[in-house]
Amino acid sequence: MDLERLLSDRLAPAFATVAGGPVDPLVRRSPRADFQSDAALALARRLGRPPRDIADEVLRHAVLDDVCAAAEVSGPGFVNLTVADGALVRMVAALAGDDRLGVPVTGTPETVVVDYSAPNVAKEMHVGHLRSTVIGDAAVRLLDWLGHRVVRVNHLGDWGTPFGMLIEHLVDLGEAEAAEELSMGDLDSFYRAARGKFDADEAFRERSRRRVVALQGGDERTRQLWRLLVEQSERYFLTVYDLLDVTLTGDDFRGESAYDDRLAGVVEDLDGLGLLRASDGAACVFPPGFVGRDGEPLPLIVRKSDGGFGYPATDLAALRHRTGDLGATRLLYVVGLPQRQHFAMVFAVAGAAGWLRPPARAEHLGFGSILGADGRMLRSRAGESVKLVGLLEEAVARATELALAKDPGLDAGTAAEIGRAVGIGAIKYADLATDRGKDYVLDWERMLSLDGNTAPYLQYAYSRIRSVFRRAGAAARPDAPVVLAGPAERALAVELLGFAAVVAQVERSLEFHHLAGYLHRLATTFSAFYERCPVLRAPDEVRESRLLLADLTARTLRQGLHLLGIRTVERM
RNA sequence: GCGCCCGUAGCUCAGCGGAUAGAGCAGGGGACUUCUAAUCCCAAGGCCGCAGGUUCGAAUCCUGCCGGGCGCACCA
Repeated sequence: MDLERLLSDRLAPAFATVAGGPVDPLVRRSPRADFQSDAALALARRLGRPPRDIADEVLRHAVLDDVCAAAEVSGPGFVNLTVADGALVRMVAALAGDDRLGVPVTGTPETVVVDYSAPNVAKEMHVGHLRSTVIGDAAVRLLDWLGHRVVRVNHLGDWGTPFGMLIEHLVDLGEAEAAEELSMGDLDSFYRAARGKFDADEAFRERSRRRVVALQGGDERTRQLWRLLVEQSERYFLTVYDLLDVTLTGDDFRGESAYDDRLAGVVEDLDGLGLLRASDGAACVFPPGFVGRDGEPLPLIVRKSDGGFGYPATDLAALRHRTGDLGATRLLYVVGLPQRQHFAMVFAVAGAAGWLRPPARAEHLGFGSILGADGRMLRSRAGESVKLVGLLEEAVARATELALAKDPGLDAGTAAEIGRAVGIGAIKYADLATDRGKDYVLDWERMLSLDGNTAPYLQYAYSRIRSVFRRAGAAARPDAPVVLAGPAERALAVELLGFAAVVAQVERSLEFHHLAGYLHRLATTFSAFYERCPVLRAPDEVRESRLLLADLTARTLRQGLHLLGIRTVERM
């Protein structure tokens, strides 16, 4: 049911015969036919033959009669493939009966750990957490749907020196008062107040230092206060996740503190492996190939000169836990691009230590920044980072307003539901629809527009289809004969058959903009179909077929959006 | 200083060794007694930052330069 794959599988043996070894036929969509294969061009040099000859010979060997209406060599040596309508009909019929829309469950399931979101206790979530959370959650949804065992890890910032001052501030406020403030979600003012005292008050500073020691020493009372901070913060984060509609739960929190008792072991074992070197009093590993400002080898500092452990030690302990205890073979770190070098070093050290060895591998899914209209990092008027909930609430409010403007008769509940699906969807889609490595500009007008490559456009296409079915008063018959009466229907069929290939690609690359681009293409292809092919007014046979195509489109849009973490609505 | 990333239509972005570089938005022209026009159709829009090189073929690979961002030992 994966058209691209089918054609590729048919051409591959022919290429192998001609080339004398396995060759990827490089099948892709073509502006001149349905698909094209570019592999003959690349082979020309290796075989020392004109590419057109190679292509000709491949076509003589390839068995394509039952799937292609035309297969011809074109230009310097492209193979242009036009799929036979009969084949399209067969495949679409098969799709219609498949809950998974042609996407198979993976044949090679593995345990994948996705490390994402990672807010800091007693600190507000800001836009910087948005991308990690949205991208990570999309990865979780996709890999889970494909049948992998996915472990979400919310690597909470719940440990370290700031907790001295935070706990002391908590003590000053009184537990009840502090819990109240934190549960209101006013994390920033709590943090700022603590910070303010720390900066201004020597006595407070001293108390804070002692408190850090007590915390790390396991003092019972201090641990209790610390737990309170963590729990209140977690409770708040969960409300944000709920609004953002991500799948993270309370069970997924696994903060830095969880690795505290393994840090010494990490250092010991690195030492035992002979990887450790003392430098300026710190215990370091110098992975080859990393050079610092001064041109000297750059260390990964696993134990600071004061005896404390830094985050590299935590990251190594966590990695070890993931490959060792959890048995993960794919580790994903959804963390901003500035930390690229850090992760490269951690992975290098883990590899050298034998904690990360094939088939296990780690990937840093880095991402760029969210920019304001001025093209600079998004900041509030006061120059502070923008509070995430504020952004989300604004999105929902704007979307609700738009829904009501379009249909003033909407009841409040429906308007709220649409506003939420569309507003949150718009934010997530804007994030996932561009290459995650690049920065992007947050532009309300654009992302909430019903035109263009936006969530609302896709949601609208979906709701239009649902509207057709409401009027039809019946669901599509999945066994209805498929009739491709015109070019718009044919184009839609081809597009529908492309879902599996895109999903397979994104499984590897985790570049969700390819999935977003596919869904947008599907929606525009559907819109053209919708415009030209009346469904309900069509003669019975055509009507049944068109209902089936519409239903498949709706299911594909819904599933695709669901994988991106975006809801669909029945009407909007 | 070294390293990494980015410069593609007026704007936002795809494409990252193959045919005449694609979308969307905005701007121009058209289509509503509608299966939701929050839509669709048509036309227009480009020395792919600059200069060399490799190649039958470069937006794509290599080198240098220009412009922007980020990182480079005890904060995460």
